[in-house]
Amino acid sequence: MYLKQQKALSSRLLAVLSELYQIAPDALAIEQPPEIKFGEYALPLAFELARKLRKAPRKIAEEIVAALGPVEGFAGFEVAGAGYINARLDRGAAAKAIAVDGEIALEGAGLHSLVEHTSINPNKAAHVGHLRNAILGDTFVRLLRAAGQKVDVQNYIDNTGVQVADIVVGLTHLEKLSLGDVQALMARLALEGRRIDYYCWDLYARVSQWYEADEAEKAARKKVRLDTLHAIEHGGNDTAAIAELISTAVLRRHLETMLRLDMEYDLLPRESEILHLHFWDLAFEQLKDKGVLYYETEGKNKGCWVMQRAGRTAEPLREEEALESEAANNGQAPDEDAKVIVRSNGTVTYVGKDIAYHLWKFGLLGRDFGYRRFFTYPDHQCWISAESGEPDHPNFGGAQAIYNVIDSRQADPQANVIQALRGLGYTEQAEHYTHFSYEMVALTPRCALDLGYEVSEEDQARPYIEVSGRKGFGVKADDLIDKLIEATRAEVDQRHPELSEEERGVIAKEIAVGALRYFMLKYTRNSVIAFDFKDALSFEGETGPYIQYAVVRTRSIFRKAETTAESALARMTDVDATPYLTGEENDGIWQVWLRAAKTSLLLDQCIATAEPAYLAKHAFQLAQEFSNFYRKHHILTEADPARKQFLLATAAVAQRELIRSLGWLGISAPEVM
RNA sequence: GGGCGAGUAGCUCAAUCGGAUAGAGCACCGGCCUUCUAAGCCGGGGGUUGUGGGUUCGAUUCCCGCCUCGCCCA
Repeated sequence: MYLKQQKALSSRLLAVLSELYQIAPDALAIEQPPEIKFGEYALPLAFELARKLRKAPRKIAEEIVAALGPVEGFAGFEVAGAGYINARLDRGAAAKAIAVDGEIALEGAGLHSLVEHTSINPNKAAHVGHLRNAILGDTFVRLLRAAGQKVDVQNYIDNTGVQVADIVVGLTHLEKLSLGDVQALMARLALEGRRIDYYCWDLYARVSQWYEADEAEKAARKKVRLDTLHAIEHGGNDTAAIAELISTAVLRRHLETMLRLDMEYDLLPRESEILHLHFWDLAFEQLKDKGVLYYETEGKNKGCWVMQRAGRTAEPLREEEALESEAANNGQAPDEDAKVIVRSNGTVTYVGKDIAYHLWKFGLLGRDFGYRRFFTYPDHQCWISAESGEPDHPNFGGAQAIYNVIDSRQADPQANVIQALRGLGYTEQAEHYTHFSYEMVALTPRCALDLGYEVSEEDQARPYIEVSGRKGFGVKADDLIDKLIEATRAEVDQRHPELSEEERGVIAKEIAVGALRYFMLKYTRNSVIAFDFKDALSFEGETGPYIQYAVVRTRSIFRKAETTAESALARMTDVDATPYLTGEENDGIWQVWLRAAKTSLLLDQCIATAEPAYLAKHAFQLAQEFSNFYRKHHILTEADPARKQFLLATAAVAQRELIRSLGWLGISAPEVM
């Protein structure tokens, strides 16, 4: 409703501007007033026009208001302050519309997009940083789907990289295991109910130390690492077989961990196939043909295929810049800042392989993966890349828009890939390539000490300490989830001894997931999360459980009223809500309706800015306004039957929008809690 | 050395394209459970938005300098 009325207002205003001043701006700024007494929409446009028209803003605002006339759904317009135009909705009519209208209807419906998230190196357990990535990605997928887009969810697996090589070195050189021994080890771990990813967590930390431990052996050990990496990349040997075995087992564990938080994937593209299916060769041809890559014959990058770095535009430099640059470069000197794509020894860098992979994502490579079934969810299938796959598989790749959920440290390589696409002439694709960047999750020094890690004095003085898989320093995802469930379970046991063991377990899990997902979503993306158990295990205030609790309250009302939210909304057609919504004394109730009406607007904003935190905030604010309303207006004891109907509808609309918003955040609302 | 991000209440964070009295949560203090679930509600204190300039009707927001922290590249 809110978005629809905003558009109606906008188009009426454009007509008025054209009529009065013969101007046609591209877009009008429509704001939400800071206080309800200013109405529902605020228009600062008179300020902008003041200079152009050489008139006082207030005068312009008055002229516009006079020319507006009645607009359907609006109660009126007024000039406020130095020249704001405030628009007021007809509250009664709005409430009726909100009751029947779920809205949405956003641009971009039908678009085929691809979201890549999680992408954990399959060599150790997932930690809190990975959780932030996956929760952000999964939530964004839900948002895009809510807006009507067709979304493929991909989890890229670097199964032939240096991190997997490190684990293989650990198994073969520290543990001195053969391929057969590794198989036996995995069987034993499974039998003992131990998690392979946890085993690797410790082993990875040990290997990282082992490389550095002995100064005399350092070079030899680094060579072991490199040889192992090459053997894995090459494939067809025991080393590669061990890597395949262990990385696949760890990958399965990651999928299980993420499934605990209701996250599913459609496809797991792996680096091994990108290598073995020679994606790079095709990309290399395109890049050479279009002159994106050139062979450097001078300087430190001599013998490499390099690419001009993003930010260095091909546009001509301004004269003084050109002169300066020429002087500095002494005429013909090579671009030392260029990004190396193929090293002088012929190996391809990570960015090179990534360019090839992204050409595939947009359907521009001219080659496809094979696909095999890998992991079965209750209601759908997750596929994995393969050299030769099963004949019948869904189509992947060829997306119109892509989103890569990758932390902000990868901004530079991501920019290079976009630059390459642009250089190849794929401008449209480059425009629809979003590096969905986010900051890391770090631990507070307090948290690190609590976990028993040694923390230097220097680190203790910092606000946060970066998580490091290499040092085995961090909070494992499953440990955190276990801890959360334990805490919610204790609370549910105490509050609902009448429920069965199983019921209490389900509720505890729902609350734990709600707490964790909300915790990761309430921060905007470029804010570092300094993780602390105290905050993450909190169920009060701005948390998931607070919002879930508001829904539980509405459920309880409808149970006792022996009706449903749906029927309460359906009956709104017979209720004249105007008397219950008009006047300052009813602003609180109107706030609930108004906030509820904004869900689609928030969905739109979240997608446009790739920022799920706004929706998290919206759900919290709606829950707050409902809680306020709940305390103030006792529904079940309301004597006036018409007013009671209206109050029930208020609870119903709050419930509908809370459940919807929570659903997009990947959070369910229990029946009781 | 170059690039990116950040600096807002005691703490953790918001603040839409530059907009009306800079808002939440936590913590602290004081109230509210014989009425729909107190994982809640109400009230209170708490701010030179790192710093110095500039742009203008108006700056947490934009521009320039400086300081501090983090990350990336070399």
